Amino acid sequence: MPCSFSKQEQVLHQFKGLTNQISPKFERCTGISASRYELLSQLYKVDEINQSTLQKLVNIDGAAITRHLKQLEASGMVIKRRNPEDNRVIFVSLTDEGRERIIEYRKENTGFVKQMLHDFTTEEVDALSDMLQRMQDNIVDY
Amino acid sequence: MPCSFSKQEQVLHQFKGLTNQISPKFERCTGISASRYELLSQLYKVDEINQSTLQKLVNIDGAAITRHLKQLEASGMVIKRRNPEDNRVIFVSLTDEGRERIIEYRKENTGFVKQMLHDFTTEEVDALSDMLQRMQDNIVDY
DNA sequence: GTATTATATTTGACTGGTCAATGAATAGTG
DNA sequence: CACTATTCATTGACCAGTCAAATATAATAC
Repeated sequence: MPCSFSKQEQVLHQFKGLTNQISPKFERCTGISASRYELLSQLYKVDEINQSTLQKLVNIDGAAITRHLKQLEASGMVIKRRNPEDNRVIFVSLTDEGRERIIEYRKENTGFVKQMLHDFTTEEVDALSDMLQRMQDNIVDY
Repeated sequence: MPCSFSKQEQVLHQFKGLTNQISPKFERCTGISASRYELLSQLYKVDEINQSTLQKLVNIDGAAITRHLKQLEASGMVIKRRNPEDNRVIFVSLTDEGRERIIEYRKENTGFVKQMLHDFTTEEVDALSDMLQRMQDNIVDY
């Protein structure tokens, strides 16, 4: 075995492999992409939110947000309006329709996640969540 | 708290956020994309390998493999040749140049991974690897 | 009050993944 | 032997992310 992966490298490999698998499966199962689901989910929790803080919450590039919202608006699930006090910022909120649809999506989502973690104890889920957070912190400003 | 994320859902969220961050950072640090690195890394371990088994090893779509290899071939790091006994399959191998370059990349890679997991004990890395594998198994045929 | 700087969003170019359709070669079956 | 299946690789269309540049508005500093 001239040049095998270290265990650490292997983790990275598994990581990549897993996320590549998750995205399309999630979408097939739930009928919505994981990113869109997150956007809607965040919007569900609040009344109205400006786009940049929404972006920070879901942790993807602003350009992607713009495009997602455009689609979601076209499909009648969200509305955007400018902040009258600061015309740079855009307020985003769910429509009633969006608010109903997200509930359906949530059911599918829960099913998917449960399946993925079905043999995990709550301690394991906690530990996993903790480790993911630490990894994130470790590379945040690299 | 009308509709908060469950812990399980949160894991999925963290997961997605983390991989989105990893890819560009990995590439900035190492000078090569994670997928290309993996391809080269797998090729390093063997003498020659056919494309489809390489694809299974790195766990990404065949179409993506075709395109990566095209690039890697153009940059002189790999060679392809048809299997004379079965003209459908393509054998891939590293060039001498590729074999040298991967060694450099490996150094950068190791640094990156070490940083990402710098506060993890070996037990934690093992546990993480184990959990990732289980998640993968849980959704493999969904 | 104008000039500069900073912030929010958008747009365009690029990369990398998916799926579905195609082409080419082999394998299997009557 | 011909006909159908399969298999491997490629291609095209699409989606989702990145970065960098452009735009528009607001805030700050002379």
